[in-house]
Amino acid sequence: MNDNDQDAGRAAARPKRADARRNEKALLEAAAAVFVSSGVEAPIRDIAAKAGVGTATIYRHFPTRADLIVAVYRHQVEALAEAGPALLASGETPHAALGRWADLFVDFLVTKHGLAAVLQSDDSCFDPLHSYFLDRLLPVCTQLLDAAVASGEIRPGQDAYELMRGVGSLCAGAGSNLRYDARHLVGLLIAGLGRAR
Amino acid sequence: MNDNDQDAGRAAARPKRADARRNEKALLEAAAAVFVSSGVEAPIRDIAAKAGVGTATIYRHFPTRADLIVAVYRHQVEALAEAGPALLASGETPHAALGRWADLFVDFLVTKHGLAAVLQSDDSCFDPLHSYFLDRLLPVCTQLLDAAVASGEIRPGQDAYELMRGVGSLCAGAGSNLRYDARHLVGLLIAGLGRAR
DNA sequence: AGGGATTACGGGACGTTGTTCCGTTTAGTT
DNA sequence: AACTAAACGGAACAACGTCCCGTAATCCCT
Repeated sequence: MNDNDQDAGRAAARPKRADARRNEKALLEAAAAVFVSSGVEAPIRDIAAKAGVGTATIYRHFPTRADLIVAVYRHQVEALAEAGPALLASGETPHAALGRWADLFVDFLVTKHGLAAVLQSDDSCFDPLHSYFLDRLLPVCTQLLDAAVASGEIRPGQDAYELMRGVGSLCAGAGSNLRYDARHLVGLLIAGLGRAR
Repeated sequence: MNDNDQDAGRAAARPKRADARRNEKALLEAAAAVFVSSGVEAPIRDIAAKAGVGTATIYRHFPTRADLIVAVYRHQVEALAEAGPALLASGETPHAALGRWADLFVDFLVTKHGLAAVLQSDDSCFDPLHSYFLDRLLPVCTQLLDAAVASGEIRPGQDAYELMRGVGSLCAGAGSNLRYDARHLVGLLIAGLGRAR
């Protein structure tokens, strides 16, 4: 739950050195800042420079770029995962809850420059990112989808994985394009699931 | 119409040199082959090597990668553009015609490894590609959309540009993923345009 | 057909980025 | 204080896009 406790309760593993902990924190903060200004595909050197460390230090702490991205956004993804059941319990219809959850997902993705694009990439370098998002969010999406099917609002036979990828794809197309409203398109997609026609 | 006639009817412009024409043709064939095997983002050097020319020759004929891509796929895009009015005249409802046209668009994009992704990129290097697709296909999509609105099948106020970007985005997410069916998702998107609900 | 002007060519040079290696430094331990 | 192992920093290497410049081919004119 907490990602600051490197050693809590584990006597066997030696605690990380103080400078290592310091650098990891600096790296996370630098990465968060650089991701905002230059997107998640910013050059490794930029992040290292901002954190005041060498490039190799990044690789030591976060073997792949995906690991770094996961670490930076972990909290927000967790929040997204917890929002699913909450929306389902909020009294709306399941289909509406699914739509609201999709909107949260979209808002998260479009504000993280380039994240959606990277999420769609099939470069194996991003596998850890892929896995994390899937592990954490796919069950939530599945639950919402199942509920909407059970309530009779949408047709059965829809695949939650495919739906999530679809939403991710639509967000990836956003860029900084004024004439492209990812929320609107995702709304159409969710509406298209509906039983009506 | 024909892209082999460099000089037809234009006395002012001197015709291209024979070796230049030869290289341009070799380049187009090499690019088509490499795009199939390695995707549209294959290294310039690979294409040059396959065509048996130097790298600078590519830049001379096709200043940006986008120009090369456009040249390779021009015929298919033209066919796509012409299919729009044909579908509209085929007796189906306009909404159905729009769906059919979208399917053709999807089939085109998903069979061109990486093309959809590049189409969504906001890298200015791809501006010519962007412009070409838009110039050629946006009017067609607009016509289909307007017809569907006029027939009362879909809600007004939908933007054809946004819709096309959405379809492109959904195709870009395909990769070589077995659990992702771009056609299905695009179908949902088009269905979501419907007036029903 | 021959010569000169021009067009086009080829490949190497440069800058950027990801990734790895290795000598050096620093934190923790005794 | 000395020793050990973890961690560091930056240089080195590779891949790629892009551009430059000396060289070669083509075309036009006489």
